[in-house]
Amino acid sequence: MAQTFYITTAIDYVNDDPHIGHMYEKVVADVIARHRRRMGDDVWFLTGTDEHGQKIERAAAKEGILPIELVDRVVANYHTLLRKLNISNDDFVRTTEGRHRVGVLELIRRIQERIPDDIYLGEHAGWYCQTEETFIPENQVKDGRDQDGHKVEWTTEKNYFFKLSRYTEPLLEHYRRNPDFIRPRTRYNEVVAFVEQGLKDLSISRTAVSWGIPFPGNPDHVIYVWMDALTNYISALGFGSADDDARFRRYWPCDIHFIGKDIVRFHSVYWPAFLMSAGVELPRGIVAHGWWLRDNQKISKSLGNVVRPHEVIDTFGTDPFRYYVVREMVFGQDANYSDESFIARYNADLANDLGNTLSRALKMSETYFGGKTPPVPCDDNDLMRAAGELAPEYLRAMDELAFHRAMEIAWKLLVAVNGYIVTREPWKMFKTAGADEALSRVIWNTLESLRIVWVMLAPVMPATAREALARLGADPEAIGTDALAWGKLPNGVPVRAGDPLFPRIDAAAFMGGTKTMDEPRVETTQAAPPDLTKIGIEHFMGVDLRVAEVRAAERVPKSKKLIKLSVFDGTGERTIVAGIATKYAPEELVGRKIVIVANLEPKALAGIESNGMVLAASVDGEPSLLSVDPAVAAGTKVK
RNA sequence: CGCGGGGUGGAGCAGUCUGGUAGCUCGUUGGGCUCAUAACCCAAAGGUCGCAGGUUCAAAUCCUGCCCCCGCAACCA
Repeated sequence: MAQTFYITTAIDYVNDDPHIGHMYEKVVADVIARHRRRMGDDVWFLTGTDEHGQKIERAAAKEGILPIELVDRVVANYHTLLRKLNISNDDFVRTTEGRHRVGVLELIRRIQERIPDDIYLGEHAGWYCQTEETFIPENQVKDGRDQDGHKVEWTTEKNYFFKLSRYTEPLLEHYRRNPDFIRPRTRYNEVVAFVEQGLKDLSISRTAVSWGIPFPGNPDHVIYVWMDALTNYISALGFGSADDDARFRRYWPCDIHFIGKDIVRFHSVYWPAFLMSAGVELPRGIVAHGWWLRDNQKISKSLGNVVRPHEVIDTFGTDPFRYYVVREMVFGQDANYSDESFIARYNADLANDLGNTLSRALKMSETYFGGKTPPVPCDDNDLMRAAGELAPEYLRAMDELAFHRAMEIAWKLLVAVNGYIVTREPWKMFKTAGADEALSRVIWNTLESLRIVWVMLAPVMPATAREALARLGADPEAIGTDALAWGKLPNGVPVRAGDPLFPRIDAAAFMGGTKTMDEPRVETTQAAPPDLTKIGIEHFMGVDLRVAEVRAAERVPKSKKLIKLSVFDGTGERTIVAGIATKYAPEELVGRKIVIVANLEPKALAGIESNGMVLAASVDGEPSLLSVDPAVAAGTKVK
């Protein structure tokens, strides 16, 4: 019986449309799934969406629609994306589905049954914001207000807790016994270090949220996000279902939870602890990938550098995109996306090497052998030896999830083919001796090597691989690992040159044409929004602007941007903390006359009370202090 | 001592776990070829592998210390 292989992606939170990071995760999981399938495994590939929680509840309220209406809409985008990327998932789970609810409740029931005090009602204390209806993390609260200036109150709330503290040792023991439980190694080390500090119990319910699964036996509570979301991996298999949990029994434990490096902790600490408590087997492995960056910056909405490669996919196709992300990102590390690097890869790897080599080989078959594969095969040549050496290397790389290396290996064979063609000069052979047996061997070797290259690429570029194999006269379905063996290409069957698989991209034209979509990263320079509400002069007069002289300045330790200033405002010295360290050194500030807002509420910054603020222009995010004629006395009013 | 990632020919990156002639792509220079998508092939130039110690017969790789860059966190009143 076939070995089972269960792989999951993280489920995406549906408060926003997918970006390149989401796409990457799906593509790589898909590559793994397709590869395992062709190795003969009984694969189950799950992805899905996380749809509960306050953010969605609020976003829906804002639009005046029900939460479920909102998530239905965004989920539709995810389905479109999966189709567009040619993802071969076997199932798609939504946390709003009945089967998921059943699974979550069953997990809690088993915990309560096995170890009753693992879940207990306790008190959660923290800063609560009435306006936002949520607890605000300690570090976001300053002077009784949150970051948006809303009042917060120290509140205690009854919450259900999970006795995570009890699992510190069992988890460490599990990590020690299974060094491959978390990959890559750096993530493993990180988790172990975290757990070694000791674990605190985990709050697993909320009363302020209603969009979620009601806590069993206490409908005032809703099950908190992570306990809800993580359970998707088993609920989707029918865990807890009275009539059908066959799939759970067949595929669990999971072989790979494929996730981003930012949620490693939840998957490698909380999730296994829940399962231990419930007496469910632990997943076999957690694999964390890196992030896609844009020009070395994290992709974020506020930076305006979100890469949504729909344009790229629509213009150049799904498979080139899949190849790009798989080839460009060293597995586990962060990688940079740019249109330039996409085009460079596309032209160099896909157009020049992969596509062009296929074209030249097929064209020669057409011309020399009447559009058919040559009549005579060959089982003793350099290409055969190269393929024989590279195939096991390729499989090892795939097995180690080193996809960039697997692609490199496929390209080695491709480069060997190009070299082989030039060395043999089949066009000369044809001129001097015609389509004889020697020429037949040369062309057949060429085609056969390309067939093997395409078998290697099949998990990454499934659609194009089918096409290429068909053109070569090979069986498009024969992409199993046995198809990596030499000698499978039949003789005398039709080939088809066709149009180029990957037409070259005119980089200059493309970049020129898309310049605008590449631009909007400059928004750190704030031109005043034109529709800013006009204010009366009395509002402005309420601001006490004064000239002040800097008497002392020093950097605030541990901060990147803060400088602590002691300024003389005409009547006395006051402390102002200003975020100008990226541009100014403390020494150059002393003695300088600046403009300050003198009647601002005090505010603690990095633990130092700041009384007022300094005025500066913001140029590309860098401050530029307002200068004042040195002759003007400190304390002079500015208006 | 908050957490983490990185510093390898002009550019972008592998290689570091499991020490043993430093590799790939792009670019540059010279040559070849004309089957092919102005693609392909060969050759050359170009590297103190951040710095300093240490271990070793041998260090990009292991150990110690330091410098610099980038994320996160904190933070721009």
